[in-house]
Amino acid sequence: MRYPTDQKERTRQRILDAAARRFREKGYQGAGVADVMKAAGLTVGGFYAHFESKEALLAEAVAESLDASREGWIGLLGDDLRGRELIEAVARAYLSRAHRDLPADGCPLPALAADVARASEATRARFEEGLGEYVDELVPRLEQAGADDRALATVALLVGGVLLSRAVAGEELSNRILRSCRRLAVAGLDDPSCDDPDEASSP
Amino acid sequence: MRYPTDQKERTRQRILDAAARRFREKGYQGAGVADVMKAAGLTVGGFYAHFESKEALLAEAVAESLDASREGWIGLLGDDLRGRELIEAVARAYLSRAHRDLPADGCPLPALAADVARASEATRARFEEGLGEYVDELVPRLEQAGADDRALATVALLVGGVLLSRAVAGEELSNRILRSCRRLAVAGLDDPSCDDPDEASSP
DNA sequence: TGTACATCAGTGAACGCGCGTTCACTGATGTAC
DNA sequence: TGTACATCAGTGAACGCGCGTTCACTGATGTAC
Repeated sequence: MRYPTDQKERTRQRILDAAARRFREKGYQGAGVADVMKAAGLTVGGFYAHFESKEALLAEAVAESLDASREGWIGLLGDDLRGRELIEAVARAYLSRAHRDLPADGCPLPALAADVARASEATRARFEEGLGEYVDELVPRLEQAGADDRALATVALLVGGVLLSRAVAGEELSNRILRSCRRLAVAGLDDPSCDDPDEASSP
Repeated sequence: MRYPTDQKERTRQRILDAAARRFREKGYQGAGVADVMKAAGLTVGGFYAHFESKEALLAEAVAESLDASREGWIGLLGDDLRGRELIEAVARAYLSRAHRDLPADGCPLPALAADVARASEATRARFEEGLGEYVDELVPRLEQAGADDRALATVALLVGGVLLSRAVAGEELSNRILRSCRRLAVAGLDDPSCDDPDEASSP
């Protein structure tokens, strides 16, 4: 190796962090490769020594910030919350005004999932991996039957809630969206009759 | 007026329809003005006689397709469904594989809400208006306390569910996302103990 | 220890291209007389 | 009824610009002897 520490790897990480921020803030197509490299303190030409293409950067940046987001709420919430209390705490943090107002620091899903949906199979596969790790962190802590599905649907609700709260113009409606999603997130929990899995139908 | 029928208005509508499709399919930044005009059977130069800017087109196209989406499910479901049955039917139609697989024909929210969130105040205000009309159609049919909030949260869940189901690579996980969201959509309904509004907390 | 060489992360100019927007023009239509 | 004119929806070329990507080069680093 040329450098005593793995210098190149650290540079790659800097590009990744810059990209994750810029993409969440301005959208995948709204932030150019030159933008990202400049934000990382580099010039554009060096980019292709680290990533195969701009789309490959998207895939890695989304995975990167999903990881960060996951570790963020684990650190924030500690390890002892379970079941309904966990969902309540996650929903409160995720569906917060702070998260809504700072897309660049937040979860990549509300900001970038639509771009991922239009990207290549490889990019979507990378995303699926990251989402899986995210959900796997929630599932064992839910302590209920059908925790897998509940976790997936909860993530969808949180993502949709932040997405809509960002898209409307009025603060009042935006806050109402966040609040109403927080309520739905815990609907039917802690109540045996509602937990009953046969309440759900359709293929 | 120059034309016997309102020819210009019909041309505008053609541009709007073409834009709504292209934007949902390729994203706001993925579809160019020239693309849209060509899809409408016109040349690019005429665009600015109908719209002030590309962003104004986005606002109108989103509103337009929200309207179409709303009228679509009203037509599909009829007027007699109420409460839990209504939500079940809407969720089944919205969180379907057909909807997931045909973004160009579907609801603009999963495809374009993130772009709207980054757009100007005027665009977001236009979007809020359209979303309001959408929700107002649901609310009186829910027939329960707190219907407003339940409707908003349900829309967020449906949008998030379709968004995620489109972003993952695997068909299996994608189907599971749709199914799990269908279940959460009706969680806590039709059960007095769960309907109780004081179950929800936090500001 | 000192010198010549190989490596390669990063530079910066350049590539072709498509973008949103502008504008002089065309030609079909309706109006005035 | 016929002719001259005004209107204006739509055309198509052009504008400057920034995009993703390529590539010949630089210069700091580590290696060989």
